[in-house]
Amino acid sequence: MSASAVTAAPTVGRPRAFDMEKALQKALEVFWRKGYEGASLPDLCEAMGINKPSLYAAFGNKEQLFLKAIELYENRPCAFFYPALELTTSYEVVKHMLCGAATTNADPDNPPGCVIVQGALACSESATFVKEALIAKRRAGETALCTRLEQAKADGDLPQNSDPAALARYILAVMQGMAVQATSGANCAELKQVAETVLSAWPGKRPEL
Amino acid sequence: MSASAVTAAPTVGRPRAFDMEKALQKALEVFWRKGYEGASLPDLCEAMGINKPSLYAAFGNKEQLFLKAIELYENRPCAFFYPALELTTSYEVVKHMLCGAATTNADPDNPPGCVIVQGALACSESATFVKEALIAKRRAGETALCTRLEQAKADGDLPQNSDPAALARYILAVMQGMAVQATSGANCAELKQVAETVLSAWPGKRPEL
DNA sequence: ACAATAATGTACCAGTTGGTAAGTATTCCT
DNA sequence: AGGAATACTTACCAACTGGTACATTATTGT
Repeated sequence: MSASAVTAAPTVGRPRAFDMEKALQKALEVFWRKGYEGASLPDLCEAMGINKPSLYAAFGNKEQLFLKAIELYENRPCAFFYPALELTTSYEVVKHMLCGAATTNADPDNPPGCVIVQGALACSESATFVKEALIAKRRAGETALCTRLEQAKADGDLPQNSDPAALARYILAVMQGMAVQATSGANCAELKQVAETVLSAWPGKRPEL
Repeated sequence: MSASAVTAAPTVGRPRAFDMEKALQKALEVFWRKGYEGASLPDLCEAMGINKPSLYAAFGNKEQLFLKAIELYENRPCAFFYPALELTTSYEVVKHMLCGAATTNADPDNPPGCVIVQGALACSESATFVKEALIAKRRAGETALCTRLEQAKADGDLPQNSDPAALARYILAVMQGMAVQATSGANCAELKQVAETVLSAWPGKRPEL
């Protein structure tokens, strides 16, 4: 019944010669830059510093490796998203999300853009499962923001004629568009201008100055 | 010196048994749905109703076929973009672009999204040329809109403290985000709500009602 | 010391990738 | 009727794809 913890080290047998999390981080980098299908096993193995049998023994197969890399992505580079929902006003929630996206998408220490957007946007049938998984992740984020904005409306933070679902879709569209812009070479300052453009017209209450 | 017109029919020899433009349209559909790398030659040949040697004789190779398909895309499904620049106010320009994007990205008669966004967003090195070509297309659109918004600012249509480059980047980001939303399953009405959200806060002059 | 267990490196697999050589069929021009 | 030119069909190619069999090496428990 016990599911495998990410680092389920057995006590017997030859010990693993590499750090699973570091290897996963390298795999994430490759998927981030090349997408699921564009990342070949030799690409992945070289970046991870291991060879195929080790990869398969540790992570299952390419698809499972990708899904684990996405999980890591959500917990690290993209960790700004869900905590932002806890902020006290819709303005601060949205500001935190958009600024986080600007920073992450154009971080010079990482590949440009967002792996959840560009990991499998258009691909062959053999990647359908991965594509659907990323769609579900994107939808989940939108739904979570929508719920938060509904609460903001109930709180009187957003006007009564506002449409939380449409606003959430709009904000996610901007974030996803920022990812595309980053892959086109936009830098952090440029993306923050996009964020600021959105924020300057946000219908919710502003923090006291 | 004469470049090949898209339908440069020679007068001698066996005539081509297929319509080049219809075949190109079918190729576009495949690239649109699967991306440049996700579209295999068998995929393309089957959709186009021809076999590989005919494809190579008519279009050069996969890369050139893709570039020609993109050209067709810009002239047909995406034909709303550049003409919108001719409209009389920045509001109308942006409205036409965003509504055109909503319609095209979620047209049930075509694959979802925008091939210029999703055709080669993240890919292997072998597709670098195609990826860069799409980046250039996206940038060209943004630059053209920026120029138009600068004119709007000079006209007094946009306020003097507005930043045309930032506004153009913002609008393109929204359009690109709408493409991602469409691949996630958003329909035309949902995308038009995104467009409306942008338009309701547009800083430029509104048309007289 | 010796199983038992597990990770490693090498070498391999069938299927697919983009691309092409060569022969055949269909047209125009004389 | 007979070239000349072009397109079509079949068959093929080397390189690469994700994935694995197998023998070897390193560790733990007894």
